[in-house]
Amino acid sequence: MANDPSRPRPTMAEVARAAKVSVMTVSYTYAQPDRVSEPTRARVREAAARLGYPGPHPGARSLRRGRAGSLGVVLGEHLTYAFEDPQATRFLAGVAEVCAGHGLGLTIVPITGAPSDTDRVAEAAVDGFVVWTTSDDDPVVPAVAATGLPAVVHGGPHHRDVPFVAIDDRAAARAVAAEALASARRPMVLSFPLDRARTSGVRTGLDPAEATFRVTRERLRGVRDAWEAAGGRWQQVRVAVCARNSACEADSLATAFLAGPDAPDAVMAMSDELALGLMRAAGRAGLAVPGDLAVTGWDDTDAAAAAGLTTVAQNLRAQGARCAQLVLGEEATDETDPIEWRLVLRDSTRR
Amino acid sequence: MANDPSRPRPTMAEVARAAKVSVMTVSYTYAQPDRVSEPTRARVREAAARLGYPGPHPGARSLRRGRAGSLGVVLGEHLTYAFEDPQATRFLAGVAEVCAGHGLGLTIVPITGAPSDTDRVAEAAVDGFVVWTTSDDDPVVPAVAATGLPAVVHGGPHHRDVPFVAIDDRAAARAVAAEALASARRPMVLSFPLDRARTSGVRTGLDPAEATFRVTRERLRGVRDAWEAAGGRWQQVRVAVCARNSACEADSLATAFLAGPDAPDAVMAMSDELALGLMRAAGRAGLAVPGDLAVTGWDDTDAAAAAGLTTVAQNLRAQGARCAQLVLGEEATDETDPIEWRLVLRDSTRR
DNA sequence: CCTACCTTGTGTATCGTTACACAAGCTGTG
DNA sequence: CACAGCTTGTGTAACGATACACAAGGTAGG
Repeated sequence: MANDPSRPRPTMAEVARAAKVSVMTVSYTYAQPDRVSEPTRARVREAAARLGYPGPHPGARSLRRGRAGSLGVVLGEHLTYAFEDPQATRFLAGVAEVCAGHGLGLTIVPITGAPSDTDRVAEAAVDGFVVWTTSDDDPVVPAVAATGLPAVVHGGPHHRDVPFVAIDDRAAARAVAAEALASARRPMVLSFPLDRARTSGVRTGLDPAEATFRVTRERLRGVRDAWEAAGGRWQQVRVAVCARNSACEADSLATAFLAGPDAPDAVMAMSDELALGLMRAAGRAGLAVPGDLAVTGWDDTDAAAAAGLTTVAQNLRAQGARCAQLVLGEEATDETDPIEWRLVLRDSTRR
Repeated sequence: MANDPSRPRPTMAEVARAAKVSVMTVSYTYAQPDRVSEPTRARVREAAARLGYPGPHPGARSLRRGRAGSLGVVLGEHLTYAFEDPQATRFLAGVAEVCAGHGLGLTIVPITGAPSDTDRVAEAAVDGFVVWTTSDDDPVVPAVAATGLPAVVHGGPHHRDVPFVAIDDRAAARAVAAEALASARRPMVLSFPLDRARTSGVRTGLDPAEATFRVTRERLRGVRDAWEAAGGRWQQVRVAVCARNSACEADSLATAFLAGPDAPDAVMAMSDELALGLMRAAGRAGLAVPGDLAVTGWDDTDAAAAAGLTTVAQNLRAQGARCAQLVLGEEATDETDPIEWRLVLRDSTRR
């Protein structure tokens, strides 16, 4: 496509022959230029240019050297959604930053939900893995562990052989829920999916333990803690589950339950995106926030700040960077701890 | 980290010895299981499990097979920003979709702006490249062409050896600018950066040819076409250049020029993100849209629809998919042409 | 003038796999 | 029963590069 496809890629041996030097001299010209005298180096470069030699074959080099030159990122989601979830992209930006610092590429391992996903993990030419939040029963986590390469899981699940990075979601949920539910009588949670099936809908009396996504589970537990501490019964808390982390989906789900006879007066959303979708629906339904409806989000995005949303601040980008550093065996350089969180009080809730 | 790091990765030969079969039998067990009888296959799998053999070494396999198993994406930006630019992520989602369909990984080539970036391209273990919009003088494009691998450039620049995918930005800009500028007296463009230096600021009498980003250049030309067709002089059109495609930056830049003595009464923004940032600033300044200020965007995102923004609709995701298909030599499967565009009229402009 | 040392170029073995050709055993058929 | 044809297992030779050890020549110091 780019060049004449009929002519195969030249090899180092051909360049060596053309430059009348040994193969090793060509190799050194690329890998350790100082090892080669100026005139010889020039002759090699000239021959390489003449033959259209693009430099050492990356596959051969990495086989011989024993390093792949890339960090693998496994997204527990279909590849496509990874780039559409704003939380995932913030996290990836952090991973990317560290990779760039090491001159490494970033290989996104394509996950489709098919059984062959575990093969993809085994086949990935990488030096280590970062796993983005997935469900406890996702087979890619054992597959990652089985490669024997350094790995880190972010968000969940725990695996005995793989280090883990996440904030204390339960404690944070408890704190933010206390704000949302302060004077609530009809509380509700706007939740991430419970499991990989990603069934959406409104549930009552849901046992948090049902959720196989650790993040979802812990946050539900945190809400339960807060509600029960305020003297409520968990049975009273409805959980509206979104299949995806998108404002759009929260909007349509909320449009339905806000119109119902038993509309909530407080909603704790698991992300700012979901919260903002809900607020859009509330606006259309003529409900005032926080007057008719207290709302909280999660992540403290720019949009949340603009909308005056009470939320949990966490730095996903720093968490991504930390994961990559752990995989690469690099010392942490941040002054702030990436797994800290902080409650941000704004106008969408009010005591 | 994941396993005992002291014990090196077992090889196929060791598994073969343990299972008392030849190396080839082990290889076939993984690559073509049907080629091996059931009992033998079981013996091999058992030996592999016992030794902790994670399957064929990806590097060795790809060297031998001549395929890397991954598609390279080159982002003309520092890696970190790629995931923060909503346009880039939409595009990437399209590329990712096609990769997943082929069982390929997606390798993001880290670009930092340093001269060594071209080495990264040469060293990437990939089967082809997709280049996301960059400037005409970016050395990564020649570097990609030099690899001899199939490649496609999206958005710009043109390179003689590399196929090119983009919409007719000039024509689209002409169309949308005609709406924005219909009854304008103090027109303005809210622009992407002109070149890789990404200098921000307000310019007058800017020659579009100065812009080395093709997308920026063509859209400026389209605006000039429209304004001159309406009898104006290009000198009258101010160009506010943002360093990044973010609402936040548009907001702060707009806050300054909307407060000036010569505030614009029509602004054509090069993305919905920029337009929405501007509208936020306009709202704070007490300006009515379109009463005091006509605004147009670009891309037709959900947020633009929600905000009633006149915009140019294009499908970046489909364009990403098409790029990947071209690189992989796959026939296009979409019924709609990914490089079509459409003017979407909403309330932010009015004749 | 001889030895030690640095610079620079050269073979050879090897990284871990798979393509290919071949051989042995078994089945079925005319 | 001979022979074709399928199944299943086995060696050998690459794929394209680099680590390592070594050799030849130059130079500097005693």
